[in-house]
Amino acid sequence: MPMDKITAVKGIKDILPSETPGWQKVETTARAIFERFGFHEIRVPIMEKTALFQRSIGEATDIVEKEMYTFRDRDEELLTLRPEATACVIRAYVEHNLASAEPVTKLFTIGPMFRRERPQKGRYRQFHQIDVEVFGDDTPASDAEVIFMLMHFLDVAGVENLSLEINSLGCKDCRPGFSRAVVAYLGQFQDGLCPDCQRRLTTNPLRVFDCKVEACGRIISDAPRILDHLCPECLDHFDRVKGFLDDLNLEYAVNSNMVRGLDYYTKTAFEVKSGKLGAQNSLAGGGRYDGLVALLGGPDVAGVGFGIGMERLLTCLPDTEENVGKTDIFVAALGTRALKFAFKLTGLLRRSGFTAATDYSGKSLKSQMKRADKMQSAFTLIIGDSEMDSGRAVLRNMKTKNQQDLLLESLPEALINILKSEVIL
RNA sequence: GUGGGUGUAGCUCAGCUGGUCAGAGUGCCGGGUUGUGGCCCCGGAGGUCGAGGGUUCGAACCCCUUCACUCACCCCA
Repeated sequence: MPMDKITAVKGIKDILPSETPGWQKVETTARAIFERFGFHEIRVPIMEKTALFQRSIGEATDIVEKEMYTFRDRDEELLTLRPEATACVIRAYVEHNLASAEPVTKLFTIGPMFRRERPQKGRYRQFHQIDVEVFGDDTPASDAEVIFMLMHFLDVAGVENLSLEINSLGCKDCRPGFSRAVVAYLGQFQDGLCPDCQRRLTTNPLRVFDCKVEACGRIISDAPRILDHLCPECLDHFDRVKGFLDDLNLEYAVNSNMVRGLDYYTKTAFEVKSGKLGAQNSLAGGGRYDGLVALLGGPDVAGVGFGIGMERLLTCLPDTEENVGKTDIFVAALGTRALKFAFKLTGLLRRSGFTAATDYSGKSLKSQMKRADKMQSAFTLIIGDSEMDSGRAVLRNMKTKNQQDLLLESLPEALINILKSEVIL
């Protein structure tokens, strides 16, 4: 009787061989483009002390309240699987004093994040992000540069039909005032709000802005707007960011209802959406977080960054036929002596840099030819015990069907020469 | 955490109002060529119809329970 299958954890998926080429391609272009903008890769652990996220993301956020994978280590210390990367990167940045090495530090990291939410399209409990952070630059130009890099990357990666939305969330000076104004306004219409929003009124009033309930939407449309409450500095910053985006000919929409979920964002916030994604239509989001580094015990330097959801990005890519790794040559062996010969020859060809395959199962030639065909082999070398005796093997060009005899004694050299000239074409 | 949808062969799915309903396509293996692939033809392996219980002479189909997956809400990448 079969044992029960042990399955993967809910919301956590395997990335199968048929999918890895897409992932690798995205990662490779990210690395190439980010380096071009002066960013360097940092790799940080996926586990951190729980306090790091409590302090950075905010105690009252959903992530910290109910979505983190937190457990007690054997020595009683509370650890958490990272729900996002920014806090981790800042921790490393502070811990290793990266600030003192250069005035502006540009970093990126790629890897898995963990959030215990109910899975749905574009949302998983383990998901992967490409995460970018700039420390030590508080200028509007750096906001715009980061946004430009994001859009350029998505473009090169091949994502189509994107929309960029930006907003300003104000700073510690102007946001509290705005927040009070919103609460006061919404208080008047409390009974008209959906139950969720009534709850948000006390927990996180700004979140009412991106409620999708129609009734709430009408109320919100006349609510105070953050952009009217910005302090002179924030307003100026926002205007200049927009100016730089215009200079780069980037299209964007100002969405004054956009609120970011994490507590630490200040000033510029942005989001990239795609219609291909279903309900979870945001494939990248980010913003400025001046003050966060200091909050985590580092120097008081500014920060901007963004995260890209890899799974979401990949579903936005047009379907490309995965070209499975092609095989340069398949060695079809028949008979014991030939098999031994094929084993050595295949090893030698691989050592010379070719993709060589063979089959040790002793199947019929027909069946081996089928395998060679499946592998899209450019050539097949046929060698049986009769060839071993005659001292010649048969090389078949799978596309042209041309066959030629090759002397066994000079076989490796002859094959390498043929493969070198043919395979490159 | 809350709601809807779906669970039949490795994969994609048919299966009418309970009565040859255990199927198709594809993939896999083999044969048609004693040692030559793709196309075509033929054959084969593979499923306790998600699991458990109930109704019935009889259940893939009806009822209950449960699990899984999925979409949506919440929230976010």
